[in-house]
Amino acid sequence: MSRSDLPSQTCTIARAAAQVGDEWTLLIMREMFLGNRRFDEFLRLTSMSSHLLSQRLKKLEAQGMIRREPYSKRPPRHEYRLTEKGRDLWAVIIALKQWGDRWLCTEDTPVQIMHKMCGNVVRPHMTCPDCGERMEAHDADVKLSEPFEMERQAVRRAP
Amino acid sequence: MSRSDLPSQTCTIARAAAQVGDEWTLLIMREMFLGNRRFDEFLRLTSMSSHLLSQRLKKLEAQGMIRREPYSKRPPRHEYRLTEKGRDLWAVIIALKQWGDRWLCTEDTPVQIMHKMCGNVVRPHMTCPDCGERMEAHDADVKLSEPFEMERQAVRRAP
DNA sequence: TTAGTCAATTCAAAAAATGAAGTGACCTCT
DNA sequence: AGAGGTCACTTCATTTTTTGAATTGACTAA
Repeated sequence: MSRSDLPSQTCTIARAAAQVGDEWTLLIMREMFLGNRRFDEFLRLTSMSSHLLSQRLKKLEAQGMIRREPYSKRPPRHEYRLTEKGRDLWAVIIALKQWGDRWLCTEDTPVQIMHKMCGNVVRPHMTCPDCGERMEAHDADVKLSEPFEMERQAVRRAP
Repeated sequence: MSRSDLPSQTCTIARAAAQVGDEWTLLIMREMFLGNRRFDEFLRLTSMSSHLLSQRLKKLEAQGMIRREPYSKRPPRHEYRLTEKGRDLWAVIIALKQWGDRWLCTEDTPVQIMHKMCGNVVRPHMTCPDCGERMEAHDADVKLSEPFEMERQAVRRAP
């Protein structure tokens, strides 16, 4: 299977990985959450090639993660803004940041998150919405839906 | 900048993206969290090429995300297990799954998460550890550390 | 003895990323 | 009016990575 087949998988992690699971897309989303909106800002702050940036922005727009908004008619200029779908990726970026801060950071964490509501600098984490307790890998059991289970067993069983 | 320079960036999101920000690594981690441990299981369940799988497992091992453990002496066989660093990536995978379930899923979610402690099927989310409220993009302000801010302003300012 | 399992490695072709240079519509400055 | 600059790209040649098929080698089971 090649990367181009990922979007048609049943698994939503595979589909999500196909949309945002690459280094440069994650860096663009980081800059979006830091409030940047313009081509040249992304270019400067991520140091990626303009070719690649152009491609990734097109892809993100086609996926409905961002939209182009004109901010000047003459000269024609526009900027990129997050859609709701794009904004909703925040949890992923923050989870990645917490993990990076814990396992890959030697000094002070370069970006701090402040919770507007309570005013504190915080490290958000995953919790169970029912009982409110923190959740990590060992707190969870997983159950596959029946069609998904069948599909997984069938892979490569064919002659 | 090329991908190989990402690990030396100050930003922990860039570093994290360099370690786990690619499609195939995310799929391998998915299978690990589903309890799979062996080369041929990964091969079958992710449908990736054995060449790529081999490379990615080496990379993950070098990064300390997984370790090889022998489970049979004759014939010599081993399996891959998550280290603490690898297990800690759970929040990232789950955040990605929730996002995929919300934005890319047409039918029932293929994988359900059950919280062992309370016994309920849940959709974990990000919360503020101080006040316990759910956190999303609009609930947060970010602050860059001074060295990081300086570094960002300096990029491409040189002659 | 033959077939099969497991965990890979090798190789050639195809696809993607990189980096430098170029484009075109517009602007400001003198 | 002309020179130089900005913004948002595109083009192109080179390098790197991915893909898919075939092969390897140590072993086991029938």
